[in-house]
Amino acid sequence: MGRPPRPERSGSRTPAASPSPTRTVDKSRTRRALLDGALALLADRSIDNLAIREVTRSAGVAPAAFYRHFASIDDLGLILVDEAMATLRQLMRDARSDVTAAEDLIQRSVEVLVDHIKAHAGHYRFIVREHFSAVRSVRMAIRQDLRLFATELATDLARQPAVNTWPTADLIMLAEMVVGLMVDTARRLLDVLDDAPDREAELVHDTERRLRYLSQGALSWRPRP
Amino acid sequence: MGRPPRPERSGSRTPAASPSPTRTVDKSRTRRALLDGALALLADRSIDNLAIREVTRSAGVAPAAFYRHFASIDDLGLILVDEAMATLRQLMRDARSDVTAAEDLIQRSVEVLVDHIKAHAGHYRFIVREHFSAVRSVRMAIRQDLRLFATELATDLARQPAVNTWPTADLIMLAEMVVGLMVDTARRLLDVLDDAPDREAELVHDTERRLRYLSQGALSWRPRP
DNA sequence: ATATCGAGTGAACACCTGTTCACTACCGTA
DNA sequence: TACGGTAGTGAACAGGTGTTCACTCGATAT
Repeated sequence: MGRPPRPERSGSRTPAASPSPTRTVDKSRTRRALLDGALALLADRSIDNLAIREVTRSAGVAPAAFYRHFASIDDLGLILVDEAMATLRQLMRDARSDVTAAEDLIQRSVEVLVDHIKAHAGHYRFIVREHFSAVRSVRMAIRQDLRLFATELATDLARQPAVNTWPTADLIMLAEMVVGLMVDTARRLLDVLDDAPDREAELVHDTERRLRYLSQGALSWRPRP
Repeated sequence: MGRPPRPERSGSRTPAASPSPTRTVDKSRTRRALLDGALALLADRSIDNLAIREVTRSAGVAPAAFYRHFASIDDLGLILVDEAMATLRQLMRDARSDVTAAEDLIQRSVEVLVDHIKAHAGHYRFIVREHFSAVRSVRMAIRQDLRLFATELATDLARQPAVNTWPTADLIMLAEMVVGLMVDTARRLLDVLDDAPDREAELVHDTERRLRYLSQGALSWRPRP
């Protein structure tokens, strides 16, 4: 998604290239403040209504400073997509080491997902809302990354005995339906959280049932129709 | 959803109540222009970035005229939700009389859905995008109406032999998953239409397969877990 | 010690916004 | 034919917006 080639701490080499270590640290500090401020504002605003001045105000810098870091709001949005997607991949890494050992695989999966959504509500809210964004570039980026995410999930699914003989296309279809369920769960959970928190358990239960339905559906599915 | 009690042509009675027939016709004409203009603008804007002045400009009236018809953009948005949902229910009426007679029920269902989305792209785009709207009242209205729609669909599903012994909760779960598939299909189709029209057939095929998966999943699902 | 670089500043620009106000002009009624 | 109600007007208000500009001023490199 065109993430810039993070300078960071690139060893003691490159003497003439990067300006200096502490200088770039300072720079990345306001950059971070801008990104965090933007994400905070996006909790109840959509990105095509996010004003540059709001973001700089929320980060405590002058409006013009924005342009030292991003070319436009869309540009900043693409970075947020990258970061939110990194969070999603983090979820899958957590799940891999955790879920396979669990007794009830589905129940544990949903539990991990719900905990992750709660712990990174900002990122999930952003993905869920801008999934249908009016800002084309952001919408496209999220869609592409979610597709990629689904193919990664497909390779994980392939380890399950019920489906390990399926052709790739069928695996991906199932994985995409599972990703759709994840996104839908995030959407519903985020609404329940700040609206009717007592319904959380109900939502968790329903999500488990849906995931079970998708999972057991594999038993009566004959690939390659 | 609190639709106002349309005066329209209420017969020759109510002499002192409504102002007059042609007067209200004129009024509803600009009202319609405002709604249509708003919907057109919402093709590439989200509703929390829709300006009253844009709407009135697009409808060819002065800004202040807006307030003769709506209290706010949110208010107008709720009317649009009602109208878009009426379109969705129209889809289901079309499908009922058409699909049951078809040879391949699933293929025909998807065909009807796709045709309907194409014919009412504005409404579907609106529902799909504002489904996750940053405008709370609109988001809630769409969600509630979609839930209602799913329960209606559930009563239709109940006629299918594979599921007609299921408890209501299971039927509703399946119906909600089908509605989710419909919304997702609308989202993907609308993007494909103005982005890579040659991929439409591929999308249709994939949607059919997903619907088949959900449908055949019923065979290995044991209700009341 | 001095020169250079660049992140951040604050003012200024022209523009767009929501909302209010007194007003006009017309239609239906009496 | 005169009257009352009201949809639509256009101007005005106080804001908020994106973007550019010359500038500061501290840290880095020589």
